[in-house]
Amino acid sequence: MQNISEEKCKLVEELGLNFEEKHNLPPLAGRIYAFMILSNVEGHSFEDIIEITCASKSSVSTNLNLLVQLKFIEYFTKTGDRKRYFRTTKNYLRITLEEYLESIEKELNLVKKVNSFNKEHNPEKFKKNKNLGIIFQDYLTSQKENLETTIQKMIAFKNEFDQL
Amino acid sequence: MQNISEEKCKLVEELGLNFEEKHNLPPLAGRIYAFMILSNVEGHSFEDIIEITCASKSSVSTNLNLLVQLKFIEYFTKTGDRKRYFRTTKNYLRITLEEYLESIEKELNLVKKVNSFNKEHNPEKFKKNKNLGIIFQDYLTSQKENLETTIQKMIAFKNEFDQL
DNA sequence: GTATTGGTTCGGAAACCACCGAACCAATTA
DNA sequence: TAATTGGTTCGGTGGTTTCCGAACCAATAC
Repeated sequence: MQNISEEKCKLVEELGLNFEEKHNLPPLAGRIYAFMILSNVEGHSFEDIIEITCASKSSVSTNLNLLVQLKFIEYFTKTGDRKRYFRTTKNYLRITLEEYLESIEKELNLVKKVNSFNKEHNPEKFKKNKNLGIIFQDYLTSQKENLETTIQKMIAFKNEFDQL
Repeated sequence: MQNISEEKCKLVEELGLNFEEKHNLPPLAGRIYAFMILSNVEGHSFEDIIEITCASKSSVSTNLNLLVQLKFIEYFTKTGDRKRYFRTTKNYLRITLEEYLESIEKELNLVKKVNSFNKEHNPEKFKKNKNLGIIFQDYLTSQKENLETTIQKMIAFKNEFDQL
């Protein structure tokens, strides 16, 4: 990563790692995305990204296409220029939240299943831990609601400024 | 998985997969843990688990020890019996929540870092997305608070019944 | 036509991981 | 003493992931 401040470089690594695990991305994809989040420029060319990440053409190609496919980034072109320019999609925060929502819903569902299974098959155990199970279920429900209202807020903000 | 109902078997797979990804456990560990969550019996022997999971001694050994080390499960012994008996720790739900809390705190920290980085280095971009950034930060803060109060509730419940 | 540019695709190398079986060890039983 | 039981450790194997370089392709430039 030449030509980038030490600080930015470090933050790219840290943030990249985070994307990697939260969204299940390959390391390089995480770093590319992190770099873009932290960048001012509106469009990064394929070459830019090769240089910045010190990765091979093929790897960059693969990972850029992956990020596009997952709608983390998008590309645009300039007339009279064959290059593609990449930028983060405007709604990446909402995508993140929607992913979280899906994950929470899945877990909530599973917890309900487990609770009802234990209620039926292991009644003693269920009674003993009933309150805990309910607390946990309430927790998930509350997280879910918070997510939903946040997503609504973001959509409202988008409608206001049409720039989400 | 002999001697186990179809229903339980399916739920073990599903729940095991969930533990696998949420807690970063090897598949076998996830399944062992899931099986214990869904079980009435107070202690499962090493042999039981081999039979139930259809895995090798060595794999079961490794994964049981892993689960013990991570405090998902614990073991006890019976006098005049060399075997070890395994059961879920009473506070597994709290452990789960505390893991989530740690993860949220890490992410919140990162988001703050990113926001302040962009505020300083990419002021235009920051202004444009300021509200979104704040909404997201608020969301994380709220999730964190919800987690904290839930953990408190669980601790209160534990104190009341001393069975967490 | 040929050369260059921008990017994709393919085959393989290196690293990692989960799991297994065999050998092993330590405690008990005979 | 030898045999059994309960469990651990080690070496290796199959499978997966990530990345690379080389070959390739399509569009433009000369």
